[in-house]
Amino acid sequence: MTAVTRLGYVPNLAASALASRRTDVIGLLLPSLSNNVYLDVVNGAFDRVSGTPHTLQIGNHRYSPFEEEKLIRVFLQQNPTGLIVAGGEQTMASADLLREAACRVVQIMDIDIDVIDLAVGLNHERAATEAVSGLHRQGYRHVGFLGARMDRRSQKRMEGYRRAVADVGEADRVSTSLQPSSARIGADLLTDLLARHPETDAVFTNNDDIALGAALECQRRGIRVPDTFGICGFNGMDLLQEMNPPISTVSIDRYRMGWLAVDRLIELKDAGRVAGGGCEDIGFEVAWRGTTREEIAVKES
Amino acid sequence: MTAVTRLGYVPNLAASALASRRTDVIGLLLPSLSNNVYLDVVNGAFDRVSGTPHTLQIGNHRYSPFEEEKLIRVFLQQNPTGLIVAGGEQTMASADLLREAACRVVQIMDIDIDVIDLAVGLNHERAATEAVSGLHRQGYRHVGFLGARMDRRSQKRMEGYRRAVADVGEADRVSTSLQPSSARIGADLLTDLLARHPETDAVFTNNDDIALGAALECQRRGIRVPDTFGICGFNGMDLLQEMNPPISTVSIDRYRMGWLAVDRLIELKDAGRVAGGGCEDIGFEVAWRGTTREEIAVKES
DNA sequence: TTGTACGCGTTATCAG
DNA sequence: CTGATAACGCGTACAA
Repeated sequence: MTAVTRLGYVPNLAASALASRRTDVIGLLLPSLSNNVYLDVVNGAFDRVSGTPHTLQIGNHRYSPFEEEKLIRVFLQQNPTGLIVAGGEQTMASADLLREAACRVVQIMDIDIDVIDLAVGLNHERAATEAVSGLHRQGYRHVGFLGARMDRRSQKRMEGYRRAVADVGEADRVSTSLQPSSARIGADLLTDLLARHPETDAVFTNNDDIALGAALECQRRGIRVPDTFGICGFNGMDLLQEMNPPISTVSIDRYRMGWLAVDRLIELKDAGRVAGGGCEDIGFEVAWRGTTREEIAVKES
Repeated sequence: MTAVTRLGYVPNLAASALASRRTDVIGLLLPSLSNNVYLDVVNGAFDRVSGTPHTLQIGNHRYSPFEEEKLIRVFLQQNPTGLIVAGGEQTMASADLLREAACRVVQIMDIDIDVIDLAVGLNHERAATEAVSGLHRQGYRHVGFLGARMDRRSQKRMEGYRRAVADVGEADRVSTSLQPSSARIGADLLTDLLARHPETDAVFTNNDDIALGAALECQRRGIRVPDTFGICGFNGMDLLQEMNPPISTVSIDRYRMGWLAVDRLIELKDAGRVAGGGCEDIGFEVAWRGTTREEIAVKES
């Protein structure tokens, strides 16, 4: 060891990988990098990995199941220590690949899925139901849903919304778009919803960008928030707290999710899989703020 | 080749790396991942890399020169195809390492630096001067500067601001913080500046988050923007366009910067270095919007 | 416990 | 230009 430090010896990772047939790479496959939602996950993952011998390798499949499958193949070829993927797999082939994989697999974001090995996330449908029920309790009668992109998890949030409005015997009022979410789209969706359902007195959105856009549109139209109209977003972006008024949202600890995903992987890398081995619920917190009537925090995990 | 496809042969990267003493890895060393500024760079880089045999490996040194140097060492050990680093190197050792490196090196963000090999970015000082001069032309007399984090490039923007106010014989009014930038800090900085310099009638900020926070603080204080107070940010975050009113900013094509950095690397990977070989100026565009008096776009590249 | 030799799957070199 | 063969640097199994 003294010689090691004296000569400045550093092991050759390639040789090590060749001989041992494994690498210290941890793959992190994400549907998007434009979205700051995944940015927090990446940050948590990076922070957990730093100081360990492991390396994080990021893949971006842009919400394409086909691209995702291709990336899984590429990553698996490297014999990584583990793979972190977002949610329930889109193609059968992807699921098969991950099931047969020689490494640990962590599914993040969603836990209401077929867990392949490990999972870290939350139940999106329940979170949505909880938020919408909160709006009802605050006296909003005709709650609508605004959603962009409408990927799998967004659809679950919509289901949660649907269940909540059905519970109080209300009809659902929905405006969605397949475009990527943005404040601009949020404003457009609100405009569309109000045109079709003028009686709407609150919206739950699948996403904070959309909520932000809706709040700004209300500002332009002179709609009084929260008195005559309520808004609740989803994700807990920091910025929402700074707006006038601060925007209510379902807050998710995505940094911790990324951190935990890597942590589980490293801790259990040699442990061997067990069916339904680990499914970590990171929970959520509905942060009632200025765009809704009450300010009672509802915590659940 | 028919056999390759028939048997599903895939080359072993580790063996290839061991024998050839090189890898297809491109390292991307960034000061931060929390900041959406670098997210756009990452996106551009990923998009350029996808479809090539190359792999992107991200490093995050959190604005720490020491961490950066350590990361450069780690990345260089892998014999990467190239390294992309943000700006002028902080430590002498980092600069030496990169100068002696066996691979191509691209410095991004800033071009007003000692270029080691290749550079893709813009002149931050000039961009700031341009923006502040614009505020003067629009009739604002006492322009202040708001800045958070105050890393090297932020300081250059402040220099650009200082030069512009000096040009019109004005005193500089500055409020800065070393904390990471956020809308919250932006509001605090504006509060501080107005307390010390109540005559201030416009601000240029080192960052869009800060501009956003300043605009929201003006909203809360009932300060009339843009009539009695002007605001111009820096970076060109999409969100700024959606605010009421839309916030003026210096728009930077960071996606293209990331894309180009990887592109230069791939195109020139076998070309051998030439002194001052390539320095690509991606320019900037001052987007005058609703928080300033005129709406004349000033383009420069 | 310590030491040694072989194998990992390529690349690169050198005869032919 | 083709074809054989020696590195490449580390794991690992086996012998001492």
